Amino acid sequence: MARSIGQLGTPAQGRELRARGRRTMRKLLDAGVETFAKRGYHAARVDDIVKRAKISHGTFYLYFANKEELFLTLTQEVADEMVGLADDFPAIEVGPKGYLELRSWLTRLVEVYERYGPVLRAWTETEIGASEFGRLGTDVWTEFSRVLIEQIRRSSTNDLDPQIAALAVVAMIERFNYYVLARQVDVSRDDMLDTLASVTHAGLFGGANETPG
Amino acid sequence: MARSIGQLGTPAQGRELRARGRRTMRKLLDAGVETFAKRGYHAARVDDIVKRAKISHGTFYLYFANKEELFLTLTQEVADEMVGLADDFPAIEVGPKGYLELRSWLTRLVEVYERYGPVLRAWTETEIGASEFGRLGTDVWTEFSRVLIEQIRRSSTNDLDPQIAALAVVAMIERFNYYVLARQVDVSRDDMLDTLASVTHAGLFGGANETPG
Amino acid sequence: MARSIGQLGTPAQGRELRARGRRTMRKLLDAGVETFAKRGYHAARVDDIVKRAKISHGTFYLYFANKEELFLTLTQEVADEMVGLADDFPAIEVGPKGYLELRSWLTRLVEVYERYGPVLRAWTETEIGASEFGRLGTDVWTEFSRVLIEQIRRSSTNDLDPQIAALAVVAMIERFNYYVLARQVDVSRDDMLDTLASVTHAGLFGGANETPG
Amino acid sequence: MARSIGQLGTPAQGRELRARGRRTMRKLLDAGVETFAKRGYHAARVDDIVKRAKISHGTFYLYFANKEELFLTLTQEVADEMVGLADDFPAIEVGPKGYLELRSWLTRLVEVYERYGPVLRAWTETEIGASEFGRLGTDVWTEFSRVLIEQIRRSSTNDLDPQIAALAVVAMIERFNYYVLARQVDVSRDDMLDTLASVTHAGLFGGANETPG
DNA sequence: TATGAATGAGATTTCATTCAT
DNA sequence: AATGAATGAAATCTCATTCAT
Repeated sequence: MARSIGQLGTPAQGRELRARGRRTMRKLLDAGVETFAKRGYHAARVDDIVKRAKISHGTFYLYFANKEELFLTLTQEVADEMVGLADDFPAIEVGPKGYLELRSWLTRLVEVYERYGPVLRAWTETEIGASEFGRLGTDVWTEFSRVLIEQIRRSSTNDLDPQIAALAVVAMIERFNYYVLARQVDVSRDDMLDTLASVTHAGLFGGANETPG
Repeated sequence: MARSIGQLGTPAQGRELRARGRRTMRKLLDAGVETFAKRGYHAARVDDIVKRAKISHGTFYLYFANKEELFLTLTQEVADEMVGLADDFPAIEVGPKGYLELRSWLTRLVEVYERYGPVLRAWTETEIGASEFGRLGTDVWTEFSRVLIEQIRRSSTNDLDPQIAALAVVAMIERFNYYVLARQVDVSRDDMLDTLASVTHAGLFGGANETPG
Repeated sequence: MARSIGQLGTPAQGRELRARGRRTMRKLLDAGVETFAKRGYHAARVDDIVKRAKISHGTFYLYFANKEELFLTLTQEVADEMVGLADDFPAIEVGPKGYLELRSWLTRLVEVYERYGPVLRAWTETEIGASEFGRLGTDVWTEFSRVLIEQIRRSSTNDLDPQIAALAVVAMIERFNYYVLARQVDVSRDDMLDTLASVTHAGLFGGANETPG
Repeated sequence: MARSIGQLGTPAQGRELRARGRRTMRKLLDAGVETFAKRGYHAARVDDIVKRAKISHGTFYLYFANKEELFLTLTQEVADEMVGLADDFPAIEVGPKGYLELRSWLTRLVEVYERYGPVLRAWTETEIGASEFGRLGTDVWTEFSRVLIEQIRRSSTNDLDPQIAALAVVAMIERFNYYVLARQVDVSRDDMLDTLASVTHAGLFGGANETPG
């Protein structure tokens, strides 16, 4: 496809950005998340993004080579948050203390999901397993699961394959968040957290399904 | 657009189809599923579908007004299967018998997912709650959950909100299937079923995490 | 930059073309030459080409991935003609017979140049030595010179390095044609051929500058 | 556009330039030649030029209204050199003395070409005969040829049309230089000069193909 | 019933030029 | 005198849909 070799606007990943430039970039990233949230990754047009960011069309390409690259940048941001979160995963006890710790960790996860959900979901849209894209996506959840696996191995009373069990739970959390955020189901945030914590605690850590009240 | 659902009104559905026509239509529907699987709904182009079906471009429009209508037709097919499946959901006991019944029901669900997963996933991509589309998608899972809710209400020993619990489980099942089918995780089908059954049984029906062996 | 993988219109190099398709392709190639002639390669827009070919914009991309690919196809055509021509280069004698044979061979060369001059000139515009482009360009003239070198080696009475001498002549022929065709100088075709033949005959093959009349 | 040639009226040419300004301008002109050399006139972007000059984008427009004006400034520089060179063209004798004088004059021409070749070549790219541009280009070579014509008329022993003969030689010189500079052929500078001098001397001035050695 | 070819609206991308500091 | 950022017009390219055979 042989695009011309010298690129005009070196998408600003490389160059040093002044305050104004950083502000513009932030505006574009935020507009990106919002647009992906509203239309999904594929349906989102660069035009939607720049309109939302109140930025001219040409400026977009000063910062990103294309929509995919903006997405990849967002991806890095989530990955960082997620890995940090996974590192903080506590040892879960069977009793009420374990339940509460689990719940409060899940709260943080839901917060990340609330901010970056559209980005996380976008991976689903994409051709699977193929691109840099897919690989990156896997990595986030994999790293995430890795930690869970350790915990389950230590805490769990049942004899499930820890890897599979962790995956199942991550899947549930992700999907459930999706349903709630996508308003396909109407549930308060607290109720969601109670349920997530409870099911996870009971299903994986041998907890006794203690819910508040 | 905006055709009634019952009578989709796709070009070829008003007409009587001869054997050859039916074969062509089947080829297109199958190619549709495969293409959605590979690229996702939005990224799938009519051109991809016809190439895969080894059908000429023009012929496509003899059978479907556009990509969406092909999708809607597939949707009908899944919906039929899913509702049938939901109707067959058994009462789940706490003991090993309950576990086995749950597992064998999940087996059938996984089979449906293996065939129609891409179609089920496609809803996710679409702007949510908006289209005829989204509504239909919701309906399948809602109907599906409705039955689960009943069962949980009857069987569950814990005091979770049955609606939320059902949703969490459906979410897990769907997502887990997705991971496995997308080969983002390498797990045998039997292991997957063991885990799904076990986690669900323990997490929702008070089962004791009995796994075979 | 990471275009989608499945291409819509496989630029028609591969596919079998029916009569109509071949006609359209020919129209595009011809319009290409004319447009390059008028505006030069770089200044030529795809839009100019399709307008001249009276073809819709989209159709262009059914046949060529972009302007460069159309150019490359033309390039193949010239290369074929030029190599054929080089193979026919006669042994040049010192006397009038040699002059006439040289002149008639040059006539054929000028005809090729009249048809494909714009394509030959376009190489000049392009980044030099770098692209597939440049290499291809070199090859045509190189192959061309190779044959001349042989002839000069056999016929020439002087002790010039044959390679350099051949190159100098090819250069002169090419450039002179360019001036004449570009109407930067007003000379009849016959006068041009007389001069080319005469200067070449004298300068390289030891001829006595015999011109008719 | 359409500024008078004598007073180019480029932003910085009306102003008095301090040492720093002159340095910046020189950097831009040099970067211009290099960029035209590398990409050709049309493909060269203002961005390429400023990057090479290590000058900011905005600064360019402090000195030149656009790319064309930078080019026109360069053009003035070459034109001056070339006209001076043409004025110095010596009368060429048939014998060795003529050969040597011709050769040493060609040496100077090649030096100019080495410095400004890209600028000279750029004319070729442009739509011919049309712009202020093209006219200027023609003028350089025309003035140049005019002198040669005089010399050939005086010196030549053959009965070629002097105008055509002169043109042919100019063409050869220009083209040959191009090939060599473009490294499409690998020849030492001395060999190139020997050949150019020899072919020209023999082909046009009745020389006896004397080469050193 | 089927096909290859053509279309054109809309999306993406480039880049000369202007602006604010 | 210089700069980084922004702009928008114009070009490229894609692809759902229609057409003629």
